[in-house]
Amino acid sequence: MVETLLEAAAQVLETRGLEGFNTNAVAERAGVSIGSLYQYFPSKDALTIALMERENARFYKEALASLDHASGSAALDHLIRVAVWQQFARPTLARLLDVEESRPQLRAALPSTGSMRSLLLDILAREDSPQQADTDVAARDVFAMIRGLVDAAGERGETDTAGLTRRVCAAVQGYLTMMSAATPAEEDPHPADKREQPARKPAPRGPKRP
Amino acid sequence: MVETLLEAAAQVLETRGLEGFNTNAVAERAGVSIGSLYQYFPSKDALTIALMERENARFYKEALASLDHASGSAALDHLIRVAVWQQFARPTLARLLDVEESRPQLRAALPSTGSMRSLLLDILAREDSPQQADTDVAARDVFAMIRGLVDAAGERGETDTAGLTRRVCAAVQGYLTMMSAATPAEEDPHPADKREQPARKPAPRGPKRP
Amino acid sequence: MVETLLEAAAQVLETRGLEGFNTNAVAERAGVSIGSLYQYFPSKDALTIALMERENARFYKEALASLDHASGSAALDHLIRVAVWQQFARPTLARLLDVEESRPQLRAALPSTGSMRSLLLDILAREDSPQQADTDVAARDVFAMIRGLVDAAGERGETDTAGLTRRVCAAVQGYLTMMSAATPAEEDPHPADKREQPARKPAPRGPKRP
Amino acid sequence: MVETLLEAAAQVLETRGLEGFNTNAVAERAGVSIGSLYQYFPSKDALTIALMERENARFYKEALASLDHASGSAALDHLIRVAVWQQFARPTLARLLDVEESRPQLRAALPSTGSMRSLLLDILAREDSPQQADTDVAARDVFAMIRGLVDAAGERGETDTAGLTRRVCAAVQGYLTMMSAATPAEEDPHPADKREQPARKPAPRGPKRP
DNA sequence: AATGAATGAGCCTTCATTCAT
DNA sequence: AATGAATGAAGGCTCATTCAT
Repeated sequence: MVETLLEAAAQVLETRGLEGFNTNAVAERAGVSIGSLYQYFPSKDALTIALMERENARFYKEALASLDHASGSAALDHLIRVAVWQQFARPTLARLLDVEESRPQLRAALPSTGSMRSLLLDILAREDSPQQADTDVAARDVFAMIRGLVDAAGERGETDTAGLTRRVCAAVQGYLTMMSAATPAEEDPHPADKREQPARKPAPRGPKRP
Repeated sequence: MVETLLEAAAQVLETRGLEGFNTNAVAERAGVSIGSLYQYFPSKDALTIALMERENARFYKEALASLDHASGSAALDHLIRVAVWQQFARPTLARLLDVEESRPQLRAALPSTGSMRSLLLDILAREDSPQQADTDVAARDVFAMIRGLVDAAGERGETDTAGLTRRVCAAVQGYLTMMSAATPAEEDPHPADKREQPARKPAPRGPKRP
Repeated sequence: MVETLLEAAAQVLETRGLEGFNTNAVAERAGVSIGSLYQYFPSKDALTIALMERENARFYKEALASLDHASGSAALDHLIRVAVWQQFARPTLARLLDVEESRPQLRAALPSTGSMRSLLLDILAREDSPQQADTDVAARDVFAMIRGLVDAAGERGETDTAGLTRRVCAAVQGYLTMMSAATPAEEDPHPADKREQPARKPAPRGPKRP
Repeated sequence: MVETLLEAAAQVLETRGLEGFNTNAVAERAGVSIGSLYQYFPSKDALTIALMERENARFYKEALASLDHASGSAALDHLIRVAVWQQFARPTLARLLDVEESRPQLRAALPSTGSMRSLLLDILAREDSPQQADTDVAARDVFAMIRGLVDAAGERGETDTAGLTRRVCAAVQGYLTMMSAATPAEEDPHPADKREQPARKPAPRGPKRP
């Protein structure tokens, strides 16, 4: 029943959007009474949160496997592929849940563990990944980029998963490379020159450390 | 009065979020009656759209100057700086307007010209920018990345504008470089070996160290 | 100015109906400010009443001439012709004003003199008209019939004035004849037989007194 | 509940008139919440239409029996009696519904079948009814006369049903007779001289005494 | 457990009327 | 006198939530 309701909620969100997402519609779509819905979820927010968790778990399960890769880049690659795939499986749903997720009330109730970011942190911390000055920030940024790119793609109805995956990989690796190149000099007393370069001539060679 | 109402709308959006954004609240915050609001905006949507246009115009005015730069990278740099600055001026507002913008009804009424994307297209088409296979897609992607990164930063209350600007630049340039390298290298004097792979087969090697 | 406003009110009523009949629309149509409207009419009702009086006066002026006819039937004929003509000049307006007229607040403020009914009373009281048991009731009934017939015609967009006039005359004369035939026997102890006739065979001969 | 709401709507219409007829008032009068009203009627118009249909059905049920009469005049008599009785049962309600019925939006949603006019058409088409040149027009006219007479009676608070019925019968029969006489007398054994005139030149002579 | 009728706060919008300029 | 911006009561309608059955 819980599953029925969650799937109904997902479908309502997909077909009627945020505006049409109300408990009556969900119950109707699920083919149960509104009373039953409230027997399983104490409030609309609880339902929304449960849906987010379901989608997140679905993703996390696949994404966990990325840790099995030996190399950091392969792991990252895997993670991106899963993220894109997941967002593409139900693009509208993913995007709308992202929007809902920004509501303070929901954020508060949402577990911050088991998320993509924790995996990212793990991968970025590996020795063979482009070293970042602040892994935490990098993880957040990478996550934000992926989400931004894939949501935008979903929003305009893109269907070429392979192409999108390639672009997202490019973005992530580009970012990590550039940041890696820029940051070794954290305590560098003359950051001026280093900072400029990437901007002027987008450092095709940066990624590697000599 | 129009300005008063728009500012009130902005503040309501910032302080009460999308849920608390209703015409009564806006009128109250503006210190005018609800009737007055409707004398200047025929509907709530019209008010929202006007607010979007105001924010966009504010940004566009600054962003236009980016075209004055001789080099593509400097122009891009400028554009990013403006985008970050704009989103940082009122992070919550910018983010919530982005969300609203995805509502079909609003999109339809929104002018597609004068947007950041048109500027991006212009800049990316320059000879000295990393050549892209599909400038249109690149413009969209860059836009999506910037939005994703800056919204996320705003969402978690980041305040270090300089740092964020640096990271966004890194992401954008990284993306463009990677994508440029991936296409049958048009002007790159050193298309090298490694640049090719990441594109076709998302970079198992790129970021790694030898 | 008063005239301008009244005509504007009439036109708004005609083009937008009862629902679209509001003071702002009237002022706009008149090309004056809403403030000016309220300088000449203390309230919307006052405006409506003034419009009714204008339309009624317009009609009454023409209808008065009917009293000049020597014979009652000619007078009645004239009156009907004027009534039909008047209602046909602006069918929608006439009908909507009739509707408004039924509002108690308006009725109270409306002068009952100078109306069609007073003329009717006058005519029906003549010796050569079919004698009615209760002239007052007859006048009301005739008025009600005319209004009912002409409003219905106006409502469905009839344009054949001549035909309608003929039918209204038939109705009025038929009614008066029948009532006249039925009523001489007001104190008749056996009204049974008399009452039946008209019903069974609509008394073509009743009208006249032998 | 539907019945409760319809009755409440009827009472609000009767006691507060068209102006006071709003959904909140209806719900309050029915002793239910506004939400309940909207659970049974999707809109105010739907409620109004349902009320019209209820009143019409109430009338139609009784009126149908008029077709059982052998003679056309008896049938017509019956129909008129029912119409008068119905309008008298709730004069204000009947009149206000008539007014509402003229709103295009309601007309469109109202079934045109099962109405008084269809019965009238049936009766007027009978052989023993006064033959009409255009039965359709006659039916409309008769309907309009009845409505006009009875509404006016209701409006001024008349209570003498019997008297009103008699007068309405007189009007209808008078009309039909006159109109029948006016057309190239189809079956009238005594088309006579006088019958012709009234139609062509509205009856200067008919009602008069020699 | 399931149902779904009932609730009512709250939202968007209209429009008659006022009043400072 | 004329203007029209400002007012705010009121109306139609939605939807999260409750509760008796």
